[in-house]
Amino acid sequence: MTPAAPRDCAEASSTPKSRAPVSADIRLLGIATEHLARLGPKRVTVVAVAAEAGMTHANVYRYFPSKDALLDAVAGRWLRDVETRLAGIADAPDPADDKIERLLVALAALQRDALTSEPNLFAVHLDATVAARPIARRHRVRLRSLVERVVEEGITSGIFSARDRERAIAYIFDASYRFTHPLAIQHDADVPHDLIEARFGAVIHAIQRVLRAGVL
Amino acid sequence: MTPAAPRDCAEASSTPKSRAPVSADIRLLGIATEHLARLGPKRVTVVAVAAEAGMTHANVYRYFPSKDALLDAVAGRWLRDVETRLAGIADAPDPADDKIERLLVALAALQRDALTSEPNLFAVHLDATVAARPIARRHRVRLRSLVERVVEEGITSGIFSARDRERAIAYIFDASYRFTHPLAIQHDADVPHDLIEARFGAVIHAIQRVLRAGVL
DNA sequence: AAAATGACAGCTTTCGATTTCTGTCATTGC
DNA sequence: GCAATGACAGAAATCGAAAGCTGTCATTTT
Repeated sequence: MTPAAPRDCAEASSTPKSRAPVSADIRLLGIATEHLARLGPKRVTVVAVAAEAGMTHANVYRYFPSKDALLDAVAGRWLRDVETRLAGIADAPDPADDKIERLLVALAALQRDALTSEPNLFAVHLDATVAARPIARRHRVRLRSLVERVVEEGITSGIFSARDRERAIAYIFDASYRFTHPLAIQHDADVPHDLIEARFGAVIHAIQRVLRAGVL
Repeated sequence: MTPAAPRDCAEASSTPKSRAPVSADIRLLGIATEHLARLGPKRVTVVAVAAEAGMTHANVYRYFPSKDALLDAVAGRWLRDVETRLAGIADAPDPADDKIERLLVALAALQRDALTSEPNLFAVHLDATVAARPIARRHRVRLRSLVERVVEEGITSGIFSARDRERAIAYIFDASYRFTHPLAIQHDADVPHDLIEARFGAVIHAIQRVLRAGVL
């Protein structure tokens, strides 16, 4: 069962260029994504991923420096997708306070969705976050710059009146930590959504008030 | 080394009543506390605790229904101590907004101290919290009532003007989660204290403003 | 009757041996 | 010269057997 011969597979033949225009690293990423979803990070093996890609496991190391780097790359692709969606919110022509709300709500919702629909992917994300691995640090930096943009815009448009932008940004992340940090999201995975949303709503409302009042 | 014969021990002889006025359950609790600190929850054994108390392990089950219950009782004693210190703050004749600040700061500090000086005790506390075991739920209830008292007092004294008390209390816990929840405290165990305190200060300041403004 | 015990079943941990996996490298094929 | 490989060392997972621990209970002790 689960034959190891991918030769006659519909999407890729044994010769790399024949039908699939995807480069080897992207193909490996796709296979690793599927293995991760099915087996979890612990049971994913470089050997099996390589075999499904029709190559020796040694060759995988030409594209990814380690198994962890491969799994982080899988998570990284999802994180990029999350950031893209959030950027859509941050770039919309809405008032800054609305955008902060939508940004935080979306960040929480996307992660909750991942936790339920792709628990293994979420586990890698969580692990990378807790261990502060590069993939997570870079995600944080980009998240921060999204929030920064909105805060900046809020200040110049007069909606927000924070004195210290850095302080304001840190405050936004700290105050919303309860509902946006992967650790917290996993912790109340089985708390009813509407209960969470009600409480998150109160916190967001408070954040907006504080930013408008410029108490930082 | 570490002889297993507690007979000639200075604090307790083989006959329970001779010199030590502590009841058997308290003595077990003390021994378990020391074992936990030294070995960690995983390596504590009911057999060893019983042996040091001069009884058979089966007899321990007369006083504690399970090993986990014994360890939770050890953590529970510490939690009670924390609550007592916090009650001292809540009962002081200070303005309610000051008391909220001192309460939250003390809650964070006591846990950070425990994390460094009694990591195994903290581990049990954290585990009980994440698993929502009775010991942690009861602690949460008592913490909540402390905060409730202060909020109540703030409202009647006119310092706070929250409409919905329940909502205000939930908000306080949610907004301070980043700095008071054991999960978060463990997560940034190695972040410099002064950095944490600066950011916590901003969050507390915001909480006070929100409570005074009565935005909830 | 209350306190404690020995003996026991079942589960978990430990340990050592074996297999599998990760990561490296010299070499081959194109 | 780039892509890929086979072979290898060291680390880690796996497995089965042995040991230890948890929790229960009938019985003994006081």
